Amino acid sequence: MTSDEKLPRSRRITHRQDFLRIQSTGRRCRSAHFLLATLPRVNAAAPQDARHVSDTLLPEHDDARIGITITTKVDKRAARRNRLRRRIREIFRRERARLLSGRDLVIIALTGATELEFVSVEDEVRTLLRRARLYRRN
RNA sequence: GGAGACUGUCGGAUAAUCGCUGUCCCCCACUGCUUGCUGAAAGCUUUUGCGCUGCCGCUGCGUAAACUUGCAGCAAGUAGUGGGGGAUGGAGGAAAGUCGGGGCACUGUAGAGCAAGCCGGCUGUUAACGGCAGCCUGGGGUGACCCAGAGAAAGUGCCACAGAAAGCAAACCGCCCCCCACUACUUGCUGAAAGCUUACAUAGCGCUGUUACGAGAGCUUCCAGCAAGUAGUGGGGGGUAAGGGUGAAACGGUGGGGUAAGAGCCCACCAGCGUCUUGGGCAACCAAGGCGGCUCGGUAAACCUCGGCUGGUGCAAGACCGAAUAGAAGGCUGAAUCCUCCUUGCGGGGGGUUCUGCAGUUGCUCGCUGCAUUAGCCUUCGGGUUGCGUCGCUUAGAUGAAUGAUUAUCGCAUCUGUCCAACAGGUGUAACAGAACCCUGCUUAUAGCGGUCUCCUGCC
RNA sequence: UGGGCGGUCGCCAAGCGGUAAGGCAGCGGCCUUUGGAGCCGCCAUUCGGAGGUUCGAAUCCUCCCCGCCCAG
Repeated sequence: MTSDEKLPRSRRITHRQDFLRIQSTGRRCRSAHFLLATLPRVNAAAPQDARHVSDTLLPEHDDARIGITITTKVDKRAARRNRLRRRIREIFRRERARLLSGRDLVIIALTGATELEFVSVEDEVRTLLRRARLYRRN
């Protein structure tokens, strides 16, 4: 079981610098309640920029990574924000094996996203992934 | 049955799949460190051996090692990271708001006073509190119950508009008494004028003698003066707080006496205050009785007074490791005196006291601490670093931050099957909401399920 | 997470115990052929919400709601 559905910390983006880099230079795609930013991960492309990061933090594997941003502006209640983040993570966990490898994804929630049901979130995120052409060819 | 009051409890259960995360154990890979072994290399400061040197000693040189230094490989241990496997733990009643209290940590000063802030019936509870429990007093409610709580006779301030007056009590209107002036009325006296009568009797006025006239007397009317009284107006002096369309609030209430008018001025009852005694209660306070003065506005969530509590800052506290760097400018650095040591002495060293200067704390004062000499202290500016660092830290515990998705059964709620029960089927499985140092309260948000009690209505 | 500041008309705001100034905007009128300018008038169901203190609260007290700022 190599292409599993696990989502450990190495498949998540955990640094603010990565978030900012992906959001500013990556391709962006918008739907009603979410904003998706993607960037191919090139380990040796920018050695000067990523000197601190690439040495120690970049993983050995080539799988896609995800980062989720939900600010308090989206919803003031922490429980709602947590639930939405877990749901997005669950969707990515299931879809990851079918996605292109070597990509970093950042999903930013917009106002009203915390009011959605799980099925609606799933539809929207899948549509976004398809529009960003992140699925494998086969 | 309806309407309420108070209070308790709970925040679904079991099983399964995939996934997240803390700790522990095992395996693999990588990295660091330590130790040992092996290998090659370098060095002669130290130790030892050998050679230059027949023997001994010293020195020097060279060389070697089980000596030193770093390097490589292997093995073991240890730590970290990643992966795999196993075991075990993983959000709440409010985790929330961050409102109160405490622990804990630091702050060279945490010490005193003032200031500042908070609290405020009493007793208990507690580590502490503004919490809780019981009680006391006052107010609200038909009631179960609820709400409030030091001091307004220590002082200051404020009480808009209205109102005579808003707090010391007086002024104003009004009421009453006295005096003066004026006016009106009444009564009495005096005077003058006018009108009427003057009969009878009789010794009875003058004149005339036919009527009549005059004087006098009586009566009536009017005028004037004086006196007294009453009423009114104005002025002055005094008494009074009963009354005075207001206002949130107006100087005890009712009745009687009393008075020029009135008034606790006096009396009875009632309300209230102060004080004393007795009794009850740990206390707040309550009850009874006596005495007193006669009665005292509200506001302290205005200043304030009294009593109590609080030093400040807060885990981004703080401790440690690693990495990195570059400093510059400015300011301050005294006196007096005593003791002691060195010295012939000059002089120097050490210590103490007093004052002084600078710096330090929370606002101020005192006090305290450091420094007062050739190295320190302070201020300002500038430069560097900032790591998924470690600890603090947690029988949940991170540092982009762990609980999600789905299914089955039961439970619960609701709908349908003619009402109830049972049964069957459908739907939903929630709401408020997510720990970041911990504990304890309060407040706020929210789905149910009870318990006790009160009021109203109906039936038996 | 901790600390601090604020909320008054559509906008900017004064007032801080005695019943809410002012400016811009808006509406109506006058003026003008018309518009602008000018002049006059109107415009706060009560001051973010709810309780409390007080005779009386935008103001004082308590609890909530919302917004902003600072600290790695």
